[in-house]
Order: sequence, then structure tokens, then C-alpha cells
Amino acid sequence: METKTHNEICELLSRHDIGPTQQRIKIAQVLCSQPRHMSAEQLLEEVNHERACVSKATIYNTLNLFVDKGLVREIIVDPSKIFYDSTVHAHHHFFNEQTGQLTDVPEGALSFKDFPPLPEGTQMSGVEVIIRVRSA
Amino acid sequence: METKTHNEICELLSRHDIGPTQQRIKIAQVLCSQPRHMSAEQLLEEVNHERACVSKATIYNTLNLFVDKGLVREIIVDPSKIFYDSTVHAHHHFFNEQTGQLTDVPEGALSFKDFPPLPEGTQMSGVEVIIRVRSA
DNA sequence: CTGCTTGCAAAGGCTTTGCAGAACA
DNA sequence: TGTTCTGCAAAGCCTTTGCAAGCAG
Repeated sequence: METKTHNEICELLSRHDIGPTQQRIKIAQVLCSQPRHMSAEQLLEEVNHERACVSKATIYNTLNLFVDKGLVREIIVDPSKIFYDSTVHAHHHFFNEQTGQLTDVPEGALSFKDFPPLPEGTQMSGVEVIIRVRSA
Repeated sequence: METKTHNEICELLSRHDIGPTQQRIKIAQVLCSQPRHMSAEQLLEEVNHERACVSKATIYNTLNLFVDKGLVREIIVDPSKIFYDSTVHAHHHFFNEQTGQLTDVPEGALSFKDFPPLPEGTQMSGVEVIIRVRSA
């Protein structure tokens, strides 16, 4: 698996104003080394692959911190759990309802022709397109 | 509030192959008389507005049944609860992250120019566009 | 009568929180 | 040394489930 160096991760964290602790580095290493979509549970499992060393509470605290600081993005597609996406810039997703797999729509493959005006007194904070699929 | 008649609701239910019990009629009356987006909790409150007569379990059972039968649609925008939408045909949503308000994008106001091919071996089951907004 | 439906209470799963101990500057 | 972070356990919230009582045909 392609990974970023320890230094690259630390820079990434400090660029987002996040103090580099061991646990945060470990979590960022797994989630942010490449474009990925993971649930807290998957992340917990992978981070602690060899031996447990990051607790569930820390996983959640850290993910919320990362979201807060704009390092990762929350994707809401499944009522039972949140996915975290290491790709922050605008892009869209396929969601396989049967497998729970979340994958990226290739950049530029989706664009709008008409786009509606926002409701009065609001500003946009993001657009998400979820293309739900199931095995044929 | 504009409502459908008892008979219209019963027809609607039977058209979807749902046996018309008192509780189901009451729930459908609230949710389906006009285009609405409601959480289970909102629905529970409104159905039992005068005096409690539909239990929480029945609300959930009934909503799942309605979704199953295609009478209403689930909207996943908030990790903490599911919204149920009485408008079934394809349309999209504004979601105000601050107020939790979910509103419809007017029909025809949004269209795609480019649309990506689906992943191998899958068929589409739906497309949802969520435009997240916050008060300006 | 027979099968489906309801509703209570309990369980379940994901996430958050409180608080004491650990880590770091 | 003082502040921040971690981690355990417990709590919280939404939703589902088990099961006995109720209703409808």
C-alpha cells in the first residue's frame, strides 16, 4: 500500500492546525495516504491491525477533529454509519447498497446543466451526488 | 392543512399493496397528504398530537413497510436520523445543516450535462443530489 | 378461528461523554 | 509543571426485535 512518509503526514496535520500526536499520525497515515472512504470501524480495525493501540474513543474524537479542521469529509449514505473520505475537494460517489462499497465518480465525469437558485438567505456549503447502485 | 380523504388514503395504500389498518391510515394521512419530509420522531409527535394512540414501534414498522412498498422514500442526510419523503418520483433536496430543514429542489431546476458510466456489473437504483446550505 | 398487526420493553449498534491517568512541551 | 490527549467505561440516541395481547376478516 502506498503510504505517505511520517514527515508528509506531520506537515499535512500541521497545515490543518492539528497537533501531531502518535494516534493522529497513525490514523491519518491509514486514511489520508491515498483517496479512501472508511467507516470508523474499518479504520479502527486497520489502525490496530497488528496490535491494539488506538482506542475506539480516540478514533471517534480524532475523526471529528479531522472533519472540523477540514482534513477529511463526512459522507452520509448509510443510516447506520458515517463514512470518512480523505478526498476533500468536490467530487461525487457511487454507493453500492448491497456491499456498502463507496467509490468515487471520476473527476469531470459528472457535471450539471441546470442548477437551482438557493433558498432565500442561505449560502451553499456543499453539493453531493450519490449514485445508488446494486449488482445487476 | 390540506389533507386527503379517508378513501383516498385507503386507495393509496391498497394501490401499494398495504393493508389499511387504523395506524397506517393515520400515518399516511400525515405524511402523504402533501409533499413532506419528516423524521420518525416528527411523525410520531404529529400523529399523536391530541392523544397518544400510535406507538413508536409501529411508526418504525410502518415506515419501513411504506419504504418497502414504494409509498415513501428514505432520505439519508443526517447521520442521526432518517427522513421520510412522501414524494417518490426523482427529485433532489436542499438540506440546511443548521436547522435540519429538508426542502425540495423544484422540478426541472436541476439537470445533468455529463453523467458517468456505472461501475461494472451494477445497475442504478437511484440518484440523489443533496445541496447542503447554511444561513448566510 | 386464524393470521396479521400492534405495542411495550428490552436489546442493539454507532457515537459521544466524563473522568482519571498518560504524554508531551 | 501544566496543558492537552488518550482510553476505558458508561451513557445516549435512533432503530430494531421478541413476544404477548388485540384486531380483522
